[in-house]
Amino acid sequence: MFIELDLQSETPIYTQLVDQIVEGIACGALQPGEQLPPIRSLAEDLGINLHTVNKAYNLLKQEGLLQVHRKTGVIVQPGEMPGVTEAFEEKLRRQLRSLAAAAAVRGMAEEVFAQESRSVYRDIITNRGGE
Amino acid sequence: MFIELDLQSETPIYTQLVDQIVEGIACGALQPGEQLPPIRSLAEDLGINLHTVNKAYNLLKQEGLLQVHRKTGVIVQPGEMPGVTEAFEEKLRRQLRSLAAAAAVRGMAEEVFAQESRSVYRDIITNRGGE
Amino acid sequence: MFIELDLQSETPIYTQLVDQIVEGIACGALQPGEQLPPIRSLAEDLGINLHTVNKAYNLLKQEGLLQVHRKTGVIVQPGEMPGVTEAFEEKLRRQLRSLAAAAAVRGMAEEVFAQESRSVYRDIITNRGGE
Amino acid sequence: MFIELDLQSETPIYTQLVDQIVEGIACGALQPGEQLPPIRSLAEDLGINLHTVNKAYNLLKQEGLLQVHRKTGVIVQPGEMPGVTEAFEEKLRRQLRSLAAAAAVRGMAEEVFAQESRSVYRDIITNRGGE
DNA sequence: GTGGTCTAGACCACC
DNA sequence: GTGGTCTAGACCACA
Repeated sequence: MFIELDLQSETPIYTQLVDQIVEGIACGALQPGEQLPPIRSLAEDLGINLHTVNKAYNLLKQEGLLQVHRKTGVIVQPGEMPGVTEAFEEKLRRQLRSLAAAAAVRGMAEEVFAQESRSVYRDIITNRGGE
Repeated sequence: MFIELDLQSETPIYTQLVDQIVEGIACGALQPGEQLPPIRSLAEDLGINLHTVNKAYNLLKQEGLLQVHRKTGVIVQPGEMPGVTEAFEEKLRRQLRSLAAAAAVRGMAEEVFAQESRSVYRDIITNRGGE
Repeated sequence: MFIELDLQSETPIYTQLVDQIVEGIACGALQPGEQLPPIRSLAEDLGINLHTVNKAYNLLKQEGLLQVHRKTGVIVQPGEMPGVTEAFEEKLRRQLRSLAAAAAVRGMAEEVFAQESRSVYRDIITNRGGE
Repeated sequence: MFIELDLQSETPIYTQLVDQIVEGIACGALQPGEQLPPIRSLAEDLGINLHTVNKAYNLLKQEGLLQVHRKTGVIVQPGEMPGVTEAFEEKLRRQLRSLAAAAAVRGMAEEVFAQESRSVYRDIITNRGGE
């Protein structure tokens, strides 16, 4: 598995898990329909609690990025991905707003901030063609 | 005061306070050297506890955005603002990364994401000239 | 626990706590990676409030001497310690200056003052080899 | 007057005043028996409250560094300076201890710390011969 | 069971 | 009147 956790970080482990799985899907490391490790084995691999993995999976299921079946296990949502809903846009903007304000206050120019955003996005996507 | 809190939100109150003050400074609603409301009166105005305001003020103080004086009260850092440190860039990128991944997964194109960032930044700055 | 507080002292309790923990780390009584008592139990042992301990722990965390985990509790920073930054040197010198002036005024010679400093430092370190 | 206050500093103003007067005596800028500015005029010069200056003067009087007369005003203790009492040594050591621990934890060597102390002391004294 | 957050209310140092 | 510190007690998120 490609997941790396920072147990020292102050961001909750389940959040880190969610982020990394989302990134995995975004960059194509996790294909639609692909199987994710069972909760128990992933928890064991990462040396974390079973509930933590479960929480992450459930959050992603609620967001429509994963499907959880009893028998089949957990797979990446095949076919139709959630898409950009209004709720998502609002949430995205609210968080960007906070980051932009912090950047602006420290004197980072609009162009630099936009460029930073673009380059971060590109970093994630860049490997997508490869799989 | 221009601050609006969502007491139901899962983001801590003091974090919301910090964000809004940073935005206030970024957009020029709060000028360098300008006085902020005393801890107690702001707490009362917002219907929250004095310690919550205190925590927010102190966080901003240790980020170099505010100065806290014993008798004088709290003012926006006059003169030299913190600037873009390496630590800040790293933190910014980490958070942008999470947002970019979520956006990419939902099919938001690179150009749209970058444009979104730029427009959010511009929204904040836009009133700055007016003070 | 090896901590002794003077509740009558004019130096804040949390400062005394910080100082004693730093000394504990310096002398090796607290090893890197070692666990510190949970906030609540230390507070109870010392007969002080939990928030006071919390404040001390958080100060040490933001100085990079402690790590605070949600479930695991608090540990001494394992591996790389902060190091002597310029900010630290400046702060050290400012405080030494005040002490040196007071000593000089009372006729304590330069050599005695330097020797005093050295011996205090040595007192702290002296047990370090023993762990 | 040679006194410079940092009103932004988190160390109380009266403490800064005390420190600077002590330094002034240590370096010889203030000679034994020399007259200090009257409370009111010093307060006005520095742009601070009258009580603040008063508090500083009284602390120094208690320590035996100043003499306060109603008519004559305030003068530097002529002749016999306090000397190194046991209480002073203890207080000095306690404060040095805190600094030494902080330095040791950050990897500053004993020799460096002692040298730092000596050089700070020398900085203060260095002008003494000159007056 | 751990730390994180919030509330309520008190006293003190500083100016 | 300002922020700083401390206490007491509560609920929640995390693991």
